[in-house]
Amino acid sequence: MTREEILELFDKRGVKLTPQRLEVAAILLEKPQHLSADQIIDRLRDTGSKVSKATVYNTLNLFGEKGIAREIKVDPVRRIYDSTRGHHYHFYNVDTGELEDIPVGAVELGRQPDLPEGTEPLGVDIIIRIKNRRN
Amino acid sequence: MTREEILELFDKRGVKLTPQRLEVAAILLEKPQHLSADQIIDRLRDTGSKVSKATVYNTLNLFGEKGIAREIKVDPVRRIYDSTRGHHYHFYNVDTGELEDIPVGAVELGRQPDLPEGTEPLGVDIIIRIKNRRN
DNA sequence: GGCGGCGTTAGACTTTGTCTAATCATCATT
DNA sequence: AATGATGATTAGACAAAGTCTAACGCCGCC
Ligand SMILES: [Mn+2]
Ligand SMILES: [Mn+2]
Ligand SMILES: [Zn+2]
Ligand SMILES: [Zn+2]
Repeated sequence: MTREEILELFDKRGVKLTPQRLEVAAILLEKPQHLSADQIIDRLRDTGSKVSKATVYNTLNLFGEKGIAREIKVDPVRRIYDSTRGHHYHFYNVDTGELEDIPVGAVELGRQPDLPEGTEPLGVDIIIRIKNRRN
Repeated sequence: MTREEILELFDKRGVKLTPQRLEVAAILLEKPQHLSADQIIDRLRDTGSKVSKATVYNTLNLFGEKGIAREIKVDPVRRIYDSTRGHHYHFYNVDTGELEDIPVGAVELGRQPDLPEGTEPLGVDIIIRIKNRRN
């Protein structure tokens, strides 16, 4: 994602532009990927950036709320942020910890169950757990 | 689940019986439910039990590995253990934090995507996020 | 009775993320 | 230009969940 596209996305989602938010977005939204807050901080440090830990967490929470990135719940010890915003599912390799995207079209989700009384749907998360085949 | 059934399950899954493990199992496996480690510790304390925090965590990890309970990844701040062992999916109410079981039959999972090279499947987790309808 | 192997335990410790209070930046008003 | 309001950023304290360590208990076996 280019700088221009990021600015456009911020604007469309009502996120005020700041240098720090742009730095975080430039790393996370660079390409389709799944990163933890800590990985993002490491990469910021690698590029010499001084954005604080608090701001990185604030920013990632904001990105999650505003739909600029997606928070994936797959590892109980850390939150993973997904730069791919469109609807999709995931493979989760328990051996490597890697996440891989599954396009919506690749899964056929037929019948959906009735929702509990007085609730409305927010979304469906599908995680297919896999492991390396030991030959 | 009765005490007898628990002993049988321990035996079948190769889990050595100890008083502490039985206490934890008696609480978690009593009925279909979703509990955090902290909730289990609270209930143990309520019944006057002195099982240590370390043993509760050890035991829940063991139960997870041995298939005596299922670990649900839905809330990044705490692990949830599910007493229902059979294959099923979940509603997750983001307003209340409640989990509700979805029987396998209620979801039609048609086409499954091709797995990444050199991997084999472990299982499919489906979480349907819902929220309370504000009228 | 002594030994070996687990399981349990208290409490220290680690990791992830949040909070607080101070500072900074931006913008509008005078 | 100064003032003030508002919101973002920051360092570091803090909180919460879970793991680790080292000591101790228990039990079966020699
Ligand atoms: Mn790091
Ligand atoms: Mn509690
Ligand atoms: Zn993804
Ligand atoms: Zn369940």
